[in-house]
Parts: sequence; structure tokens; C-alpha cells
Amino acid sequence: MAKIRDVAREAGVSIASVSRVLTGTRQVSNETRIAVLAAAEKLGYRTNYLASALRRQATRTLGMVIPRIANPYFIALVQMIEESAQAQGYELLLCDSTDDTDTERRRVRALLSRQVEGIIIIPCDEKGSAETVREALREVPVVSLDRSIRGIAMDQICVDNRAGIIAIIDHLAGKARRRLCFVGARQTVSTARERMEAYREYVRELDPPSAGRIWLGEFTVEWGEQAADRILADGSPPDAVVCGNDLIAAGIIRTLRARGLDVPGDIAVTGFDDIELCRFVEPAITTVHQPLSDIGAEGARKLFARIEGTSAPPARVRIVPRLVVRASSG
Amino acid sequence: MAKIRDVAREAGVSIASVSRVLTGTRQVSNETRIAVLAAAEKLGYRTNYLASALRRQATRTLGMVIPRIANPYFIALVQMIEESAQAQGYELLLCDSTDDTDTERRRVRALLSRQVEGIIIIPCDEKGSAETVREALREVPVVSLDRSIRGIAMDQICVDNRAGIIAIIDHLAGKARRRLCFVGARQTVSTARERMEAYREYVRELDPPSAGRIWLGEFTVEWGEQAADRILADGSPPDAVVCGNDLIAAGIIRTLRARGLDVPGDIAVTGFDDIELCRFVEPAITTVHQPLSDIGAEGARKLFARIEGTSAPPARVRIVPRLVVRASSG
DNA sequence: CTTTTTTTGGAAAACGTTTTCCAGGCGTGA
DNA sequence: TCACGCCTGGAAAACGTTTTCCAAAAAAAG
Repeated sequence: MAKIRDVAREAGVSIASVSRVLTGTRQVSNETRIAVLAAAEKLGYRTNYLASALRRQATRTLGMVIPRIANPYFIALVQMIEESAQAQGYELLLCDSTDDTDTERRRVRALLSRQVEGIIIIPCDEKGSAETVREALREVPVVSLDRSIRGIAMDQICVDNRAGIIAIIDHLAGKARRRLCFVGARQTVSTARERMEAYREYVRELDPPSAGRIWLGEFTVEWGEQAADRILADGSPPDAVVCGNDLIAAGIIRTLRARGLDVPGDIAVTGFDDIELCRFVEPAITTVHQPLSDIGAEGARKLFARIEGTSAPPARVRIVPRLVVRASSG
Repeated sequence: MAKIRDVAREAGVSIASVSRVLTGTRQVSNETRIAVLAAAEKLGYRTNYLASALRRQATRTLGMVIPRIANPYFIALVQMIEESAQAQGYELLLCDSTDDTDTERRRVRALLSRQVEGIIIIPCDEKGSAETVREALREVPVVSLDRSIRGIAMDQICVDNRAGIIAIIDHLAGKARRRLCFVGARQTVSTARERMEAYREYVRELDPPSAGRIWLGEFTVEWGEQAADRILADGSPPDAVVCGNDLIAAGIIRTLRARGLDVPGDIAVTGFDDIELCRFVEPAITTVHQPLSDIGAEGARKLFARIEGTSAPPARVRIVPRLVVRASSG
């Protein structure tokens, strides 16, 4: 592969001149510019990013760590960030933490080692990710998206889970549903906790017994399928199931129908997130639409502000989501 | 941030000793090892990947370019590759070409500039990607996955589209379906072309008129929805629709049912790829299961073989897929 | 006790750029 | 004509590592 030295020799100029032409950092006579460009083209020269970044002490690269690359919901956020990064002339290095705090730590360290100038993270554990983030924060700006981390002073952007759950419950109440229950995920991430707590506290005002009907498992279709059977086995069934996310809702709907029940006739089911699947399940799922564009855009804005050197105090932004009514809630 | 020089000073040894302890390239006395490790820990030292890779002239990094990061089907391949890379101690840089040959070229160049040691590409255009791949091939080994490129000597791993389509048609024939039609995508990628050609040629043997009933659009749900209406408007409808992929099949099923037809009672519909959605659509979609693990594993194996320096002639591997029968084909 | 071999540590070169610093040439104004 | 500033080009330093090369010390062999 051709080095800058080869280009210089081919063009009959110094190494410095080649660099100047290629980076455009200083004026160069037309004569040498043409010679350099011709030589570079002829040799198929390509700047060595490693050497360049090392010398410039700037990588113009951002790192992003998400819990699971196979989850389309996170990918939507990745695309927002990627777009903003491109617009600012930055590249994005994407990593998958596989929802594991050890892997997450390794990924963050790899990013820091690669001298990224900022990190966007969707932490995989409300508590377990704190130490990793703190470590990263000592070197570069870090912004968390979608899920928050406790006891750490940093920019955090997420959806207002409480507002979403309240909208769902109000909607169900408006449809004269009285006996509710909640199927969510165990409390390792903030979204799971916040949605559950919002349900428990808000439903108490409408129907105290409903506040006790809470099943916790994972944010998966499989858990939804299991949970449906447990709900049916549990004495008199509710007339509405509020789910922690859309996957759970899809699983519940599938099992309920397999057991001969009508959704929403017998039981209404609602989701959270508004993933694409919602429109394909039958009946289509009533859910809370995540303002992904806003979350992503705001996250990128905050991160770049830090990179520029803002000293504004770390802020926790909560974006209010929109209710999407479909067939599953009657 | 602490440099190796700082660690050396803190530990009271030379820079060389620090490097030797940290990389383990040469034996070092226990005394200095302990001093170095303590100093590194104390200062929170982290090796600068840029400097290290530049000096070593090795990045232990692979690049991967896929047409669309939002497509779960490609992500499954990414995960296979990522796994193999990790196993070999390599990291993976993932890029999205947004199905555009210009972006694809930019991404490939960025990867080469970052000195990746090999590239895995799912090309976005059967012809338009050729020049980009040729350029990359001059510097590092390149392997294509899932889609092939014409007129280029390189390792290419893909599913045997022809075998898949034949399995589908045989299956439908076994269910006494006689009037078939095909809904696929326009011929910019090899999979679109191969599936269409396989249909046209193989169906001719069973029912020549069916070979003429071909609609081409895009690999999307939306195109499936439009295509369904065109099929219905086109005189006497077929009794089975063979689709170029699952998304098209999902769109067709949705529209057919919306128009009051029964699937598979009136018309059978089949897909290709076996994406997760297949099991959620009603009726669940009969399709061809992509051997993604095999494709990914074989691709990684081939790439690493090249990186090791094999001089075996470039091979084109075609993996035979499996038919998955579900409700949509009756 | 000497000689040879092995082990360990440090100085310095090297990786491929960018950028600082310096110098020569040239034009301009006095 | 001289003084001054501007434009351009090259030499060399710098970025932070790894690794070669050399030397000294220690161990082994005679």
C-alpha cells in the first residue's frame, strides 16, 4: 500500500506538501497541488487513519453501546444517532453488550482505548452499569438513552414511562375496564421499574385490588405466553392486561386466543413501545409510541454540546410519549 | 489521561518494561511486573489503541458492510460473524450502506482507511458494488455474504435460492395448487434475480402460463400490499402466490384478507427467509428457512483462511435451505 | 575461578501521519 | 535601493506505542 512518502516521491515534492494538499490545511501552489493529486490518484493512496488520528489527537468518532443489536427498537435509536453523527462529521462505532454488564464493561473499555470522543449508552442494568459509566465518564462525555442509571450525575434522556402508563390506564378506564393487571419485567432496568411503579401507584386510585395483580418476568414474547396462562389460572380473570412492553403483549394475545378467549372482547391487552410488530399481530396492539426521534436527537445534541465543552449541569430529560389506540383495547 | 511514560515514571522503570509487562511479549522480573501493574492500576492507564495498532502494524479488526442495519435478517448474519470474530480475538466494525452504492463505497473506504484486516460485505447491488469490492480486494481479503456479485473472483457464500424456490413449488404442487404466480423484487440484487429465474424456469414444467405471471417491485410489506391488489385485478386469480421474501408475503396476506379472501382457502401464499414475523402473521407463513448460522460461519471461516494467507482459489459456496411448512400454504 | 549462556533492563528507532518552525523567493511600498 | 510582509516549501519534531539492539548482571558450565 502506498504511503504518503511514496506519493511525495512520485510527485517530486516533500511529505509536508502532500499532507497539506490532502488535508487542505494550508495554501499550496497550483502546480504542486496538481502534481500531488495526480500522484495520489495514480498510486491509489489512502490516508492511514491510525497515524492521522494519532498525530491529530482527534478521532472524530463516537461510541455507542446497546444491550442487544437484534432488538429493532434499539436499532431505531442507533439510526438517529448515526444520522446526527454523520451530520457533524463523526463516525459511529456500534457495540452490543448482549445485556451483560461484564461484556458492557469490555465494550466501553474497547471504545475508550480506541479514543472515541464521546459515548452513547443504553445501559443494561440500572445499578450494574453505574461503575462502567463512571469509568468512562472520567475520560469522555457520556450520555445515556432510553434507560437511566441511578446515583450518577450525567445527561440521561428517556421516555416518560409514568406518563405513558397513566395514559394507558386512563384509556382502559374510559373503555369501562375495571379489573386490571400488569405483566412486566423484573427490575434490572429502569424502564421495567418505572412502568411497574407507575401502574401500581396510579391504578390504586381507580381500583385498589388491581394494584396487587402484578406479574414480573422478562421483556419477551415467551414470558407473555407463560404469563397469560398464569393469569387465567389465577381465579377470576381481569378484563384488561397492561403489559410492560409490546413483546409481552404479543405473547399474551397469542396464548389468550389459543385458549379460546376473545381479545379485546373478553380481555383487553395493551403494550408499550409501539414496535412494528404491533400492526401485524391480530388484533393490532394498543400501545404507547416511543418518541425515538426525539430521544435520539436530544441525546446527540447533549453529547455534542459536552464534546464542545459545555459546562451546563447534567440534565435528566424525560420525553412524554403518545398513546396509540388500536384494536386490542376494544 | 495517563500515558505509558507516566506509568513508567510512577513505577520507576523504563517505558520498555511497562510495555513488556502489559503485552506479555517478554519475560520480566517479578519485582518490576508488580511495580508496573500497581502503577498502571493506580493511574488508570489504558493503552492507546491507535498508537499500539500503528506500531504493531496490526489492528485485529474486521469490517462488515450491510445494506440495512434495521433489517433483522442481516443482523442475524452480523451476530454470527461477530461471534466468530470474537473467538479469533478480532473486533468487528459494522457499517450500514443504506442500500446505496455510493454510501457503500464510502463505508468500505473508511474501513480500509482504518486498516481493517478483512471485510465481509453484503453487497447492495449485483453490478454496482463490483467496483467497490474490487478496490477493497486490492488491499485486504473480502468475502461476500447472502448476495453475490457478478464477474469477480472472490469468496461468496449464499443460500441456494434455486433449491429453495423449487422446494416451494414442489410443495404447492403437492397441495394441488396449479395456477401459480410470483411476486418478487426488481433485479438489482442477486437474490431477487435468482429467485425469480428459478420460479420462471421451474414452474414452466408444471404449468407454462404460470411462468408468465410475475410481478416485480421491492422486498417490502408495502409492495406486497400493492401487488395483492394488482393480482386480484388481473382476471382470474391464481390459487397460490410464491413470494420473493417474507415481507412481501406478509403484505399480500394482509391485503387479501382485507379484501375478504381466505388464506390459504382461496389462495395460498409462501415466503422466503423465515424471518421471525412469519410466526406472528395470521395465518403463519410457509417459507424457506435461511441457514444463517451456516452462511455466517462459512463466511468467517473463509475470511480468516484468507487472512492467514491461504492461496486456495476463490470459491462460491451455495448452501441448500430447508422448507418450513406453516398454515399459509393450506 | 574463568568462560559461556541466559535473563533482564534501558535507549532509541520505527510505525505514518500532521504541524511547527525556519528559510528563501517574491512583491509592495517607501 | 532597501525594508517589510506574504506566500510557499522542506526538515524535523511530535503523537504513544512496540520492538530491536545493546549492555549489564546473573546463572550455568567448564
